[in-house]
Amino acid sequence: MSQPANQPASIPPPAWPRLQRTALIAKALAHPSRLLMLAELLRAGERCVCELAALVGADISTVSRHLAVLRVAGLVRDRKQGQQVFYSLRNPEVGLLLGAADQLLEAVVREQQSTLGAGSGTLGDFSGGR
Amino acid sequence: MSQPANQPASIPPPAWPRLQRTALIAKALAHPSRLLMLAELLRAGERCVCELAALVGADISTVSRHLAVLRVAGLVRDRKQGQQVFYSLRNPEVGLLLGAADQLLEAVVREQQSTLGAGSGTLGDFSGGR
DNA sequence: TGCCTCTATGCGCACATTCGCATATATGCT
DNA sequence: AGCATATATGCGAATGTGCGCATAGAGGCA
Repeated sequence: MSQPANQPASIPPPAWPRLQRTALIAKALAHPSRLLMLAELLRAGERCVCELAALVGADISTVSRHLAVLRVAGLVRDRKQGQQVFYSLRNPEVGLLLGAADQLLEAVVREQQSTLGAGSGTLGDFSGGR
Repeated sequence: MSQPANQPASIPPPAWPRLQRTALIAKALAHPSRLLMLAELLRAGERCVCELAALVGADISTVSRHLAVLRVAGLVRDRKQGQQVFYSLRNPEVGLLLGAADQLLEAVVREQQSTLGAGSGTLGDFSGGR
């Protein structure tokens, strides 16, 4: 990553910054704990950091950082009240995206079951987690 | 990351493997080049590796790896014909997901403009890339 | 067979992410 | 003020990601 091809050297597509921005959102979603927290916020509307920490079972500092990632991506808002900070979804489209992802996951799993045996790369069953 | 809290030590949410799987999909989307390729596949239906490489302007080996990421996540399918390998979207839900992501991006940007000046963490303008 | 093209993979380097601990900062309570 | 609670941040270690070069393997063609 010395310098070239981060932004393609040739034929820069007109919408590169937009792609970067979308990738940032995707990155924010790219962690199980963050997905879980988003789902909880979608369900409950508002949660303080310590509640979310208990939910995902990680250290508070870790959860605080996860929330910062979501905030920078523009997915959540934070509201300070007393000593606590309450996080909530910044807008409803987050729910739509999560729904679409879930729908895709469903479709992928369905398709993988029907293509069983011919498997050549889409990963197998996913029972034993790391 | 010795062992704990990857899967939360306490209260493992019932759907942890599903969250991992969803995160895998999000990770696949979390790179501008991969998003660009997906958009192209959505538009064109099918592209060989060398065409996609030209599109994103990166080394073929890099693009090949990007495509492997998309394949493992279950987003694309590959079809070999002669020397070339043609990639295409694995199912239509991928298009829906991309649409939802775009919609969310739109909403986030809109909201950030309306909250301008009160800015305290959602990143500013986004002109200078990394 | 030999040569060329297309794609995938081994490798190493640079950089990013994630984690928990220790610590700073803010707020509340007495 | 002094102490407890709630979040955020500095730090270092372990791990993951992205990249291109070099190379391997598969297929077409003379």
